[in-house]
Amino acid sequence: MERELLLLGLLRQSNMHGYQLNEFIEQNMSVCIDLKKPTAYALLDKMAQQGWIREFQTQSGNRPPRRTYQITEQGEQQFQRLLRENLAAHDTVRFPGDIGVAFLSELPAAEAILLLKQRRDALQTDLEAARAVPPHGGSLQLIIEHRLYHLETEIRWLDSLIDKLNRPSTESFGSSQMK
Amino acid sequence: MERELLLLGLLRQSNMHGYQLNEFIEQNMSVCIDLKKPTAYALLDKMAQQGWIREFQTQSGNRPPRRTYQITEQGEQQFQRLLRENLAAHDTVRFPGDIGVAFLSELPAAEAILLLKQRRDALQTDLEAARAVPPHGGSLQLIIEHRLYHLETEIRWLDSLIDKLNRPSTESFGSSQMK
DNA sequence: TTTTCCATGTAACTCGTTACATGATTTC
DNA sequence: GAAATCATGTAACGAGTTACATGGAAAA
Repeated sequence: MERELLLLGLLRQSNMHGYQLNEFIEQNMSVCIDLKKPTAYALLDKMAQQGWIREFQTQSGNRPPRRTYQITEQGEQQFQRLLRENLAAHDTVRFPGDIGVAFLSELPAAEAILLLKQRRDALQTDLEAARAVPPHGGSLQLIIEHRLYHLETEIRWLDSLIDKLNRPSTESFGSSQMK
Repeated sequence: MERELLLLGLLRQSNMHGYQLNEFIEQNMSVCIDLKKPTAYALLDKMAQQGWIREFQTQSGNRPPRRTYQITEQGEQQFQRLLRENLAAHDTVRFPGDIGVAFLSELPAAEAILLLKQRRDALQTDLEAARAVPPHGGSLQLIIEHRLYHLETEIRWLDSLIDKLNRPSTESFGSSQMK
């Protein structure tokens, strides 16, 4: 439901048509959500059918008419509900990269270290990109900080893992058992 | 491709039938992956068609025959490839909960704090559950540590956010702009 | 004997993505 | 007149989930 929440939240600030919404999300929200155009259009349709938003044609100049959306009273209530739901809950995050880690012992330590260093580089690149984002006003700044927090932790964890592989003194975790 | 990697990795250790694989994953890997039965069966079918694994009937007692799978030479090569790919890459994590944060300023501060504290409680519960997991041997331990690392960071970030809301001294980030 | 566990699936559905289609308008 | 950008979609597909169907075997 984050997608609906996002669209409602944006339409609450001002009426917009699909293209505007897509552009805004791409340019400003890409840090935290990846919402493609067809998905957005489909969602707007669905929400209009549910009565959360209403649609009307707008003409500007001699351009073809655009579908502009406006949040309804019902939509406002949904926004309030979804916002509270989203803020109060915590969604478990899964790391696909952990599967590889589960089979780390199947590789010679030297190669494992090499591969993890590649992962580290990728992370570092992401981190620098996040650091380079010019400071946004308002809540967006919070989200960028969240990202920094997270990426820094990931790097620290990876480093500790690489470290462990470098000195397998205390009984290298072998192919012993995964049970 | 993590799912394929996981199944191949398990079949590498011993031949198994679908039910065994599902059980093992549920009991031991639920921390890092959520693979439902129908998905696993479908994946096994697909991999058998691709020649990564081969299937044969096994009979035990007077039970109905089971489809037991064995990794092939080709499957072993895929495993090696997928493992390296997985270890070297880093997948960007998205936090659906950030969308709510983006609209935090739409709520009275007191309520925002209350909701975030609920989120904190949920996180804390997860963290304690992760801490309570009895130490596993081998690589599984690494994944549990990863989870701990991550959850602890999330809590710290949330705390810093709640803190910020508690003292809006330095110009509370208003509904100013999200642009 | 009824419930639980073993064992394998199918069918329908949801959600989201990619690739494609269309056409008008502004800019070079 | 060509290219970019504005604007809206559709169609096909893919991945994964839920709910359901089936049936034998073991345990209560």
